[in-house]
Amino acid sequence: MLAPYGIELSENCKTCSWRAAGYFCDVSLVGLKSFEAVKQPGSFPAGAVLFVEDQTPRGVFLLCKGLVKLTMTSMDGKSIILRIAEPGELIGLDSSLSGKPHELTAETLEPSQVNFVRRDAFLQLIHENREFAVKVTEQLSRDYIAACTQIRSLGLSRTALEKTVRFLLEWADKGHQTNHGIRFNLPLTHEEIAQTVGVARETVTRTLTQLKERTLITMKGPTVVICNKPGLEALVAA
Amino acid sequence: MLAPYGIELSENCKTCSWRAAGYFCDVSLVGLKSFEAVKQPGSFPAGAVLFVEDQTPRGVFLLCKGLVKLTMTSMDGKSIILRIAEPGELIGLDSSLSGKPHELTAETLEPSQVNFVRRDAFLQLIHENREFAVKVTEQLSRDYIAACTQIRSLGLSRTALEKTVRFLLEWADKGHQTNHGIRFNLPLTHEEIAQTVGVARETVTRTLTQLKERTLITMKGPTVVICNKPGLEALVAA
DNA sequence: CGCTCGTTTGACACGGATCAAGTCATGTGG
DNA sequence: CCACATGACTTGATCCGTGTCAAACGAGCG
Repeated sequence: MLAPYGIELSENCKTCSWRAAGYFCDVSLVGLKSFEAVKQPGSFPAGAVLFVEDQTPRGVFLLCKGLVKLTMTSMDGKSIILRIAEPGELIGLDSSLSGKPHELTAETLEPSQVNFVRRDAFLQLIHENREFAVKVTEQLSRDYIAACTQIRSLGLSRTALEKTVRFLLEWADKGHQTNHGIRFNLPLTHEEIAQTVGVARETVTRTLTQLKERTLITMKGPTVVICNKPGLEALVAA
Repeated sequence: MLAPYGIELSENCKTCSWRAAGYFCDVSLVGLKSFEAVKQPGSFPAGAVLFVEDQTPRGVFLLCKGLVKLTMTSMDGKSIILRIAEPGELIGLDSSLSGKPHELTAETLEPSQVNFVRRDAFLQLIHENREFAVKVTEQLSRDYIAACTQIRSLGLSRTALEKTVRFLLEWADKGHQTNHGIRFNLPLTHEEIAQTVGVARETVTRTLTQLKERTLITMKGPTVVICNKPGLEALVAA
């Protein structure tokens, strides 16, 4: 089945080819059945906003495919990226649990497919099924650890170089080895990288150029290849 | 009953005078009974280390009285303070849930009383009693939101003044109104404040001096009085 | 084709990290 | 009771990094 925006739409969770270990929907058949009863599949183009800061939570989004940018905004209009959520993650979880307004804004980076679950149905789901309750605490834990990692990066790295390299090494985990080095896709603009690591956009450009000159990395469009991982790691260990 | 270090030791949770709404131990009588069966009361002097980064989690600590500093350390020895945990909070929660090594180090700031629960007993407790499971997700949520707040502070405030003022305003919530302004206790050294907001120690001194000169705050020992809260807020809103 | 958006590069000023020196309070031992 | 050590705070001088402003280039797209 094909949805708008040219992405494949998987209606049936049971036969879904994306589902993998660790996904929220990676549960027993009986759990999956309750989940399918309340899920509302949907797809979004790149740049769609799932919810915004301070909004009352309507429910949670299970990201099936795509990438979602999670940001916070300050009063003066500047924003910071907390995390890029990946397929399998629950988005908007803690607000939906507590009922308090969203702390962050969620926006798709790519054409994405999600399953939306209304808050009341979601709360009932995790109340009735222990499998889901466990998944929820696991997700919360991951979110918390990711936040800690970013705090470490923001607080402990003094220079822009260090912050940027840390950022690259984190994304490198998501890439795969090739004979030229670790290759991965970085669907972010310099502006967005800057918002993630907490420096100015121009500084990101300068730093990346510098890394390219030292032949530690190469970039072509959105694909990045880390040629010399030990070299990069040396920059942050110092 | 009196324990070492000159603090009152409350052995019986049922009659504990510190227990209040929101505490992990603020549960029904039946829940309290299961909790009392597995808790291991203990008290620590100021500066005691409950656990350190990368250590395998032995269990969780319920902080009954006192303050606990939660820090992360970088390879070059510098450290950053994530949060000061307050009475009623569970410490070491997410590591104990996931079984992964501690992300942070926990150290008492004051003479403190805690109840320790071994990891296996704790997992069983929350598995068998839904009340505790709910408390756990609430605590995780709070931890996550606190982490987000710090990310916002580190990432969105450009100047050291802004960071410091944000820090003071957060602590002000814990203080109480007097006829001179909002008074609260700040049991942290300049060094520790610096580690929290992410600037150099000397900068903290300079910034606080500046705020005192502008008669926005006054300080005497560990007590701080915010004389002009709107004035402080204006500095971060700008 | 011309618009817009992202990137690249340069010049410059300023904030704050760092180094250094000195004060103050508290505690220790002779 | 005094000399000394220790730790936290204060203040000043210096310098590097990076934020900011400015200008120009390339790519994608209607």
